[in-house]
Amino acid sequence: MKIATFNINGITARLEALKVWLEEARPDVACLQETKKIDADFPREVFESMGYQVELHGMKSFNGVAILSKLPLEDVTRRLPGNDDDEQTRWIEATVIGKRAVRVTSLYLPNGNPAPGPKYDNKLHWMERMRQRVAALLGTEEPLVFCGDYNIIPQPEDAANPKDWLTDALYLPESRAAYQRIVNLGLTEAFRARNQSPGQYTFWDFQRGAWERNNGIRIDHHLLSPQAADLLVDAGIDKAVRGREKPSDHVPAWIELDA
DNA sequence: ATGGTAGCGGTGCTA
Repeated sequence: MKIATFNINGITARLEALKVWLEEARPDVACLQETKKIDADFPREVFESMGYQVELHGMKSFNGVAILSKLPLEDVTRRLPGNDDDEQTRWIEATVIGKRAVRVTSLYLPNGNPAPGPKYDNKLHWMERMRQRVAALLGTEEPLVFCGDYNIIPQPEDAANPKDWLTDALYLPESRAAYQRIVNLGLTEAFRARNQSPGQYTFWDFQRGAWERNNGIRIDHHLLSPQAADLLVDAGIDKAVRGREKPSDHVPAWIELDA
């Protein structure tokens, strides 16, 4: 079971590039972020005609997450618990029925800039809500995959120029500590578990020629429960997607599970 | 020190 995560930065602007990548990468499950569409306006037929079941949690203009799956999806859950006033569409879970059943979450963690400030406070609060949701799901002892745009640079080796990020919400010590608290529940970060070399990124800013200068950061991750980590056979990043026509600022990251 | 780009939507916000 190949499970990819891809922040597409707008389904309308990325429709062609997304179709091309899906046809060549052929993930069984594609978790999308920043779809920027209400569910009624999402072009679900495009993906259904490619053999994908489409589950959505979107809103107008901002945020928006989705799970596309060639395998059956069951028990879809939208919204991250813990704050009924939070209207932002950043979390969707579904159980993928493969050789094994795998609970997959597509998540879009708040950016949090500028820090300090209310947006940063919201990021840290959201991360504590996520920690509690992950803890509850770990009680099921099922294979769990939490993938998406974490807006977290976990370590210095995950940025080309870590000094540029010292005061940024993606890299501040409080942000990385909150991320580590989630990992410390017993999760495995799939890409780093299988690939120790630095300099591998999933995001290059549209500004300042970041792509041309390879000034990237690695902020799109798959966190695996112990039962999912036992099934991990491979992980990778589709870097070449960033160099194509009308790219997103993120590229797909993927894992292969024996499931 | 500053401003640079992209998406959405039709202006300024978000990133």
